[in-house]
Amino acid sequence: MPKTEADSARIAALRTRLLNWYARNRRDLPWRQSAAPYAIWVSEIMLQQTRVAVVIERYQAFMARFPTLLSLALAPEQDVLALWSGLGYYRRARMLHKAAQFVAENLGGNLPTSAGQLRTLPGIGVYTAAAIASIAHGEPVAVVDGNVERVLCRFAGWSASSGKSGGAAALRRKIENLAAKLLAPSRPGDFNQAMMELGALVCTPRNPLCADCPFAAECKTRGEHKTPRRAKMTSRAVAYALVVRMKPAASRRHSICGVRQVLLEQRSEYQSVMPGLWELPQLRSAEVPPTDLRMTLRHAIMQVNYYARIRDVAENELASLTASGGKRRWVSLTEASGMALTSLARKALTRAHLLTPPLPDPPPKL
DNA sequence: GACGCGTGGGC
DNA sequence: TGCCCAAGCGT
Repeated sequence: MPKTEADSARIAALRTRLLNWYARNRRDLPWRQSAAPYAIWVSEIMLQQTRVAVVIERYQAFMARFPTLLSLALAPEQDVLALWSGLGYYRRARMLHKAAQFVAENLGGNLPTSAGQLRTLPGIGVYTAAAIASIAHGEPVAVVDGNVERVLCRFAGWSASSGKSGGAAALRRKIENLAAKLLAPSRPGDFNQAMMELGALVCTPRNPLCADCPFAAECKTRGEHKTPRRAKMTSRAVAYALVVRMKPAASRRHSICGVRQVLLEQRSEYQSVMPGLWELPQLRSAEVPPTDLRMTLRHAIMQVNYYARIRDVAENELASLTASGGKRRWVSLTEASGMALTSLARKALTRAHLLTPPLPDPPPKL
């Protein structure tokens, strides 16, 4: 089918409608206030498989602590993980850190500008390379993330099982081709963000707001979209030791009581899940006598619901109740709150009133 | 190409 | 309240 002038005009109209919609509806997100490639990079890594609402607070804290690529490159990995604590997918933080060090040492501290070169850095895949290159440098390359995929599949009437010509890979190519065709070559960064914003705000997975969609008139499906079923959750019981002691004051003269400390254990650097993060020492048995049971809490990790029991343990019981485990440290509660804790550990310490929550509770809803 | 990797929020 | 995620990447 030859490309006609009518096609070109139709595409131009779609671009204009999308960009106008974006100008009116774009959210004022922290990373949209900076044009620095480093800032865009950090935001894109944090946003991988993570909700915007969660990222907002964490992004600002991270940028306050590591305002430049060099400051990130020079920081100890534990500091980077501490700022990532609670965000999940901790490999992202390690790869971001590694990439920053590589850029600082080998590229004079300058992040590559083209998508092709960005792609070679750890943690930067096809999507992230295109996002940074288009948003920070205006390279005319289209992004395809989950939002864009959903928007374009609905728009074109494609479903995962559609067409005899191939499976997921063929569909993926069709989506990439369509995204590239629609891309506004003069404003690739705005266009890409507009497509993703449309997916996030209007063309949502469930209950899309087609009445507000700039593409509605040309959309094949008006919101129809099938997604594959997820695997079922499984459950598992675990138990952890809450061991608290009073560290004697350094000088009796200056302090009557000492500092309260808690025992933490570091997960191995080689574990696949949450390597290098700190948690409460795990107990050999998930069974806890009621008298020692401090609390129970549920914590979902991937497809597993962990029913965790937190047991009050005295120092002299520790050896018999816990496996030898990894590196352990007594830390003050103040220090613990700033460490790379797993979310389960932070949740347990917070609920035991040993830590204060990172942010005050929001005001109650009316 | 399929799988492993986390989490808090929304419905 | 239990389920479903959300701006992917590396292996």
